[in-house]
Amino acid sequence: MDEHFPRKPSVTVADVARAAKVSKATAARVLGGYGTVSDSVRETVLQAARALDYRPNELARSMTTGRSGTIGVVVGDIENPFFSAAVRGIADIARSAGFNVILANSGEDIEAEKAAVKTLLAKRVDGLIVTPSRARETSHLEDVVRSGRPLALLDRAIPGLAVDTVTVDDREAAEAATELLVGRGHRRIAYITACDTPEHRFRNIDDIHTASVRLRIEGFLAACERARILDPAGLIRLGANGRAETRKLALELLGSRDRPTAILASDSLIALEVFKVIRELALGIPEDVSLITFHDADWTSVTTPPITVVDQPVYRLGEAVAKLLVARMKGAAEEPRHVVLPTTLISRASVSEAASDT
Amino acid sequence: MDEHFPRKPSVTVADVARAAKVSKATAARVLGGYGTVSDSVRETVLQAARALDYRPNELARSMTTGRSGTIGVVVGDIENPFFSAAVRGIADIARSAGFNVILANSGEDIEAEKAAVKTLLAKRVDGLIVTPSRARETSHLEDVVRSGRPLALLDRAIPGLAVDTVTVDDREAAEAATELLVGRGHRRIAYITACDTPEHRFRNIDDIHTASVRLRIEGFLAACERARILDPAGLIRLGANGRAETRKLALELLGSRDRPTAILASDSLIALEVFKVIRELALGIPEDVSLITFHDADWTSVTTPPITVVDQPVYRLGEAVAKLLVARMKGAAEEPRHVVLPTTLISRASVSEAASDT
DNA sequence: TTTTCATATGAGACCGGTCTCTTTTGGATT
DNA sequence: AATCCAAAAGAGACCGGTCTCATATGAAAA
Repeated sequence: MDEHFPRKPSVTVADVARAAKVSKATAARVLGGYGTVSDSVRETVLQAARALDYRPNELARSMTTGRSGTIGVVVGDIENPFFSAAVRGIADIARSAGFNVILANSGEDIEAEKAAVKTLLAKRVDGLIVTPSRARETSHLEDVVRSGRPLALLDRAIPGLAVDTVTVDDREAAEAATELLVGRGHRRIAYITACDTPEHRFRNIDDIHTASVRLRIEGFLAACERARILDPAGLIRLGANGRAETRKLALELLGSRDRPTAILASDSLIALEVFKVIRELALGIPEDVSLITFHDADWTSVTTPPITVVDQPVYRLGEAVAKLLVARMKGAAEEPRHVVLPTTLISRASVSEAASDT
Repeated sequence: MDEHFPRKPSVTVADVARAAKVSKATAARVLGGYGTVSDSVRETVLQAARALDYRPNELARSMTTGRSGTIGVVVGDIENPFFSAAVRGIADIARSAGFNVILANSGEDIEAEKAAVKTLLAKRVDGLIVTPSRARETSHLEDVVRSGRPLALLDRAIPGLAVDTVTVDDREAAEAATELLVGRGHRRIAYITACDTPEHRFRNIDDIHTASVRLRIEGFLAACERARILDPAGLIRLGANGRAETRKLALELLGSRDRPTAILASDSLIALEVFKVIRELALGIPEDVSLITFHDADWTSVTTPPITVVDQPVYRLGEAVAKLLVARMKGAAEEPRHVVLPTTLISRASVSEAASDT
């Protein structure tokens, strides 16, 4: 039934050696580009290799050398332009440093993340970049550290874990964005974010286990409290994972009697859905609802009105984390670093004075 | 200086065997999940493995079994939402079939593509999915076929190459889009596409070596000619690789005295740039310029006006190609298939009657 | 009790490279 | 011509699994 017909046996160094009438060791030296060989022999071997169409088996090489020349990357969702830009940054740096990238999607699911890390480790990647979906369940990441393989975290720090990390200044960014809204007189500000608490209701900041999400909420709350806004937490909405969920949340939020006058979206996918719902309800931006989103996705400047955003240097985030990892793989032994890249608030036209009828 | 301190030696089957006081072969049988072992011994071995924190070395396993459990994917640009959606489709299917994905970016550069294919082959991926950037330079792909490794092409067919392929009906799609414009009275229609001819000028259809690009241009020209439009090829613009280049082309095109009354963009990234330029020049869509783009990127429905698009089933494209590949890897021996997925023209509001002053 | 045969275990080759250690080679030195 | 030594080549172990083949075990059959 399921018979796998045998692969045509590939040409090995031994074959080449035989053809070139030299020892396996010598052929290996030429083909592997190490040790010392005379020019004449080198030429003979290369010729034989070409004639036989020899292709090195990177697997075998990896097994003896211990390094595989690959770095594993585990992200939440490649379809999210945030991650695809970051991955591009990682891939570019990786390539120029001579590494390949194995990509795995966790779908923000902790079990999938654990499985991915496990197989990546089994594949003996030389280093690992992870966007941890939970800051609490970190046993698999601690395993990585214990195994001695370099690990770097992207976009989300984990307090107890001493590894290289690159994030943005989430707290400050959220604070600044919120302050902008507060400054324009808004007092009913909603914050919509993807997250994973069992019940999608925001109860307590300690229920939030994703570092970036938590920091942003803290920033949001801090700014609100400074403005003496009552119960700002009441307008925090978790669970905007995927279009449908986001849509539902937005409809609910905007359909209510005392709907918020401003919305802060935690990524461009969420913002897009919110934007659509606002339109659908025949509300105006910014007259009826002001909107700010994290991540300056390419389309945010072409909508009417263009959207005010918290610009995260996404590509550079990927570059930075890859650079840290590469340095670590080369044997850098200093203390793990936590790089925090700054965000910029780009003011466009989606924010206006809050209607004064409150 | 650059001393790589030795990896802490990992726990092997032999170590586990010793600890469990059984032979290496028996331990391997338990750990590898093959052959036949008694329950009592199995338990002993598993316990020992747990105690030692044994982790299988997938590399070693791959070397003897010949399969690595990975599929290699070479795409033009992960940052392009077209590809990231397709990759997501691939990754999902791959995962559910038990495969990992190694991702490589070619940047639409044929040399990078060749290099990527080569290293992927060296890493002994079990199968390969490629978005070939040139339909003419295919030596590296023929190599793959010759090596006996399953190969599947995504989005772009290669005439002479008998391998599984998944594309959309590019020709018909371009024709339909063009006809829509023609039907509204447009006679100066520009087609902007990313491509790679040495001089970015369109001379002859035979200079176009990327299958999808070529088919679309053929469709475009066919529709134009049927409408007896003079020199439609004169408004074809190649070389829209990257924002800057696209912007330049768009500015040039729209700044000219007899600017086109309609533009057809070959992907959403190009369309976005064109959209921005149109705005910048204070022109109106669709009063001054009508716009249609390939790929229903998520933002195309939220601009003002929303954009008429050729909707390609991108995620399903990825799914389909991955499915074909998986089937092939399982040993399917039938003739290679070329699956053509249908596109849909989604009419929104970016197309209107051509100004009659022509 | 002896034979039989499936099941369980062990010994060791093998995959395709790298790498250490030994032996050979040949030009420079005396 | 004899000596020396670095460069070049060879022999074979090794990485960590899988897998074949031989052997041991034990319950059922004769």
